[in-house]
Amino acid sequence: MSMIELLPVRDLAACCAPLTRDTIPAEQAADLAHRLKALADPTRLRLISIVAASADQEACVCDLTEPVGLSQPTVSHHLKLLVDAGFLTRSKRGTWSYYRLVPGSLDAVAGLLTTT
Amino acid sequence: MSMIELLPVRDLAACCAPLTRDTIPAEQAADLAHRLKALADPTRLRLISIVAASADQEACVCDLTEPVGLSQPTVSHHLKLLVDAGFLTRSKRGTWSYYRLVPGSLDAVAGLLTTT
DNA sequence: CCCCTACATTGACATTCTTCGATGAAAGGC
DNA sequence: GCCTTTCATCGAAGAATGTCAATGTAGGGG
Repeated sequence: MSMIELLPVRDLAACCAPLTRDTIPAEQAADLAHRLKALADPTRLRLISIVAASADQEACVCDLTEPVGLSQPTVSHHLKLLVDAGFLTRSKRGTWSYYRLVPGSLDAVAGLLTTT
Repeated sequence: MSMIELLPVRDLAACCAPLTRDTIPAEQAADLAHRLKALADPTRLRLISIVAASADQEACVCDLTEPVGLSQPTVSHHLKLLVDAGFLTRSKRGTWSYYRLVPGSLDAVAGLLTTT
């Protein structure tokens, strides 16, 4: 009976006040930290960047391994983390898996960090 | 001859194009990942939040240990990480160390993540 | 001069993360 | 039906991280 534990539904639009406006509750800090942790890796930042800058705004794994210079399992692992954190989506067509940036997902994080 | 290796001087105002505009260079990805890693912890997010929301925009270690519920060495450790990453400054007055948010440091990161 | 307070540093431990090779799974061509 | 391609998952090794107790340091107060 092992099922994936889904996170509670939350607003994509950053839900709350910016980090510096008021003391952030522990639960909200954990949620933001989880998303930031998914971004806090040079390889994953480059993967997001390559996917977003691709011609059709999407890329398959085979397009990504060579630019980042890592093995295919490692790239798949990073992509899974980004999907789980809500930054990428995966759509399988044939034998290929195409990854695409979730619109607004990065802006939601940015909005929480902005102080002005 | 052990000196602290300073990072090369860079614009506080986020230096470059947003992450999704063009493929980010490896070196820039490493730099952004380093700053994001400093933020990607619930305790450190709360420390920043508490410091920024404090009356005088500053707080000493003794003000911070109780709210986050961790030991004093652990809090000092997190604060050091945030100072090294450029998000906080430390100023010692008497026996107290006062931490203060670096203006614009969070916005610089937010600017790199914003897609619009 | 001694002690207390506030904080940093050290050393240690458990946990998590990054990476790879090896293997499994699914789709398509022969 | 078999083989190839594409990708995900597994298992393991090494590095990095978060945490604390213990110790070091520096500034005041008696």
